Amino acid sequence: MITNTSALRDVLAGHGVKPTFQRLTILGAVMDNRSHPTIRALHAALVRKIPTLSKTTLYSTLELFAAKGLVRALTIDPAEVRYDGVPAPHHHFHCTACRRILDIEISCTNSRAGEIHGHRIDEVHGYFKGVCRDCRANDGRSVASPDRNK
Amino acid sequence: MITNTSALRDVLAGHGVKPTFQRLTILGAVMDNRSHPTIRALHAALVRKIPTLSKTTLYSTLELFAAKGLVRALTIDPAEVRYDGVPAPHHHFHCTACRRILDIEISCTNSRAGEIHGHRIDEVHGYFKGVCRDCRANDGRSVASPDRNK
DNA sequence: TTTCAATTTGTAATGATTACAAACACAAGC
DNA sequence: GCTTGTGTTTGTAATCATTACAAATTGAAA
Ligand SMILES: [Mn+2]
Ligand SMILES: [Mn+2]
Ligand SMILES: [Zn+2]
Ligand SMILES: [Zn+2]
Repeated sequence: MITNTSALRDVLAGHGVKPTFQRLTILGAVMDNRSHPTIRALHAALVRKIPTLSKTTLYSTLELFAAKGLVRALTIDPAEVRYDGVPAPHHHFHCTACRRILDIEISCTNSRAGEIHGHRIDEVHGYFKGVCRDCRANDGRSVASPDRNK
Repeated sequence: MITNTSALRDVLAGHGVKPTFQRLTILGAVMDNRSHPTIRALHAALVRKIPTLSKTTLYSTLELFAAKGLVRALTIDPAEVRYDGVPAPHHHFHCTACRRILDIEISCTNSRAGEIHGHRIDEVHGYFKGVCRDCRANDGRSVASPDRNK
């Protein structure tokens, strides 16, 4: 676990969010998981720690976190929203073969928020779609399960 | 109507797609509609021209067009996929108040396709999320129906 | 202890998308 | 003309992520 409980408490407190057990656990899971997990994947991973955790709580909690800017919702894959525990703007690559979403580190002058043509910018999203390096090596066959965590 | 039937025929023929009446009509509708319409909006507009048109045909036809690169599917709004009749890469602005998707004309060095880190790039997507100029002037109240065409 | 609001949970809708098989169109060959 | 076959279109029925909603639970304040 990268993030410990007291650090998570500080993050929540710093955004005026009451640090319940569920919220601490969920935030820790999203921030530790680098695979941009779906609600489904998060729930499967979290029921081990919170057996009674409902999907409804996951939906409402992640919506709250996203509104507070703690996490970011990625709508890259039309089938399911995925969550990114790194709220700082960065690019992504979506592989249409294995359906993974990878971080891409490139500089982009358009990644600074602010304003454009009078429109207030709250979030900046940039991503590429294609076939990832691993899947290309496998001749287009998927190289990984899209649901695997960590 | 911007695009006439013979021009549409050429576009389809040029991509090896048989120019049926449905396909010609659907392609014309997507290319003429600048509002990045949903399947629902397209269907509502097209049943006037093709009373028997099924949603299934719309789904399969637009999937075909997107695969051929004639149109682009936008997954910006998590609720519904929207279609863009302009396949050339360009940026978008998604207003969370009126839910419109506006074209943004900015240059971006990352908009050229090709390859990155060994991943094959087929599509480049860039967009901003926030509150549009019109909605800001209206103090955050939505300024337009998200379904209006043209 | 009592109260009360916020949080969490389970269940039931909602609604876009997909699966599937029947109906249809149309060209090639007879 | 008719027959056949293939691709297209259509209607209906699942699928399944997301949302709506109200009851249950929590926890702090009075
Ligand atoms: Mn990321
Ligand atoms: Mn556009
Ligand atoms: Zn891949
Ligand atoms: Zn707006």
